[in-house]
Amino acid sequence: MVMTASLKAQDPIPPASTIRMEKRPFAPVAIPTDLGAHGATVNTRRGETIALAFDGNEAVFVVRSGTLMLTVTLPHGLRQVVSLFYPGDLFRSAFAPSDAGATLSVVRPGEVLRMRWSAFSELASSDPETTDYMSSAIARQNASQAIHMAAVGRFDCQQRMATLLLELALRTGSPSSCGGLIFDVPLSRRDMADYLGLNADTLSRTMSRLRSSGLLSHPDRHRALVPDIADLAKLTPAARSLMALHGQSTAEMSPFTTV
Amino acid sequence: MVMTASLKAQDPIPPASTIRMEKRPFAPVAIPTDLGAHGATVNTRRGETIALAFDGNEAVFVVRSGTLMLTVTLPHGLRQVVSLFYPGDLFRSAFAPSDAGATLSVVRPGEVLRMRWSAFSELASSDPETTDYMSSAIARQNASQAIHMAAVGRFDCQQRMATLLLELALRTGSPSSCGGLIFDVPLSRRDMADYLGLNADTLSRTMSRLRSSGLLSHPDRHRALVPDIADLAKLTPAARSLMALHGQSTAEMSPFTTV
DNA sequence: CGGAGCGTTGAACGACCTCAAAAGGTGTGG
DNA sequence: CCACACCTTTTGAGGTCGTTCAACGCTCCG
Repeated sequence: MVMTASLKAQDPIPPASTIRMEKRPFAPVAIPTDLGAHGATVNTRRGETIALAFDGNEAVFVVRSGTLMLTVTLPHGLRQVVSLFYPGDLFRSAFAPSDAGATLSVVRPGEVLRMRWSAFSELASSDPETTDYMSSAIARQNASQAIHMAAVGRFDCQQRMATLLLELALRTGSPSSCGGLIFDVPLSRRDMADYLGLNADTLSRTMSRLRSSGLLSHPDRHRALVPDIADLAKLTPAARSLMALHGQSTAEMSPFTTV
Repeated sequence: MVMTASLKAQDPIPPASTIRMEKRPFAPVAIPTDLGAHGATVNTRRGETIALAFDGNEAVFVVRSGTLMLTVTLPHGLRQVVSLFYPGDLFRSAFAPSDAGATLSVVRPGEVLRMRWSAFSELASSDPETTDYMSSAIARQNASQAIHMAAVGRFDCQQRMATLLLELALRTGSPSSCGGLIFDVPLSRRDMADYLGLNADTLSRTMSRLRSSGLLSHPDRHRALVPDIADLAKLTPAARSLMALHGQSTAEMSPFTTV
């Protein structure tokens, strides 16, 4: 069966309605309860590196709480933080390129579920809930990665910074008592810079500028307070996309919570 | 069951042996033959835009031959080519972020298999071959994306250019009669620039420099000849990783070929 | 012929990087 | 509790690489 017709989409930027289908594609699917029984729960500590292999086997990691970071280090000391994994995210060790100095490490402590890929894929083939969870987690993460790609490839320093802050705020932020959103900034300047493809010095300067313009303040190290999230959103062209992706989820995702 | 111990990996850059497991993680899995019966084969034409939705439903695309391109366009005309899809690659419309002006378009004509996501996922749940194919394709593509991320985030202009050329050479190149590798360069300068997070002018200049240094020549528009691929590889820090990822596959992947 | 689109090239500018120095934080041992 | 070493962060001054803008050539097509 070969069909060439009716394939074209004239609109270079399809309206949102074309993309949103029966179900909202990015509606989070809860981590299946069963998964806990098949994998080991690991308490992660800040800064810790998590081995990608598990007894020499490929592994799967499901973030229950906290945040992980995938880093790649290429020759000449070129380091790139490829992606961040938040609660509900799934990572398979084969997602990391070999021969590229890939490391998975903890930026925010929490609980991670770990199991062999073989065990996970077997479970997925028998349990539709797990299959659904996996598909939707991977889809959401890929979409998120696309935005990140655009930010690193096309945004200027301030836009990238704003994008990261908005991402953190949307994912891990909670309303503060004095209005605004408060959230952890668990990454060091260097990690943030490597995530955004920037120099750490430049990033620090940009951060200072944001702080002095009142968009942001630091109640303490590793935390940030954004008085008005809308002001921050104005600074990044990716605001709408980020909201669409993870606007709704504010709470940590536990295996027993259906969001 | 909670275990905190034996989780750390001391080595920031784990040796290749840690990553390569029972099976080579990136060994290509052939496109299942069954897939052809469940989806429509679409002949794609250069420049054509492929609708992400299929009768209002989410869709899956499997590249049999040719090359596709996923582009994101954010406000202010910021355009980023997020990834390229080569034969054997799989794309699901939910991988594209909504509200981000995502388009899937054809850069190299060929055959694409298209079906509803619902149909595909149903097939995957009953046919292990399809499940395996999907998992491995997604893993390979994620790994590839990680390299791309590092290139855009950290490489200078020449390194990015060399990375793209090497990627194209490894994926679609064939030995030329006069020695060296010959391959299609189906992307326009602007598309290449948007893929690499560069300005088209800058890219053109860099290309000219590579050409005048004899690393590369253009037998005709949209084709490139690299006399010595090793020389090109020396220019990019991602050479080893790219080789590891898709060093072996030179031929187009057909649904009837087991590579 | 005229126009649109793509690719190339040059000159000038500016955003980000590099390098260096100082300030601030954290952890350890006395 | 302090002293010390060590690391991260900040900030400045200067340099660089990529961008911007504009002009020109080429090809395709009406």
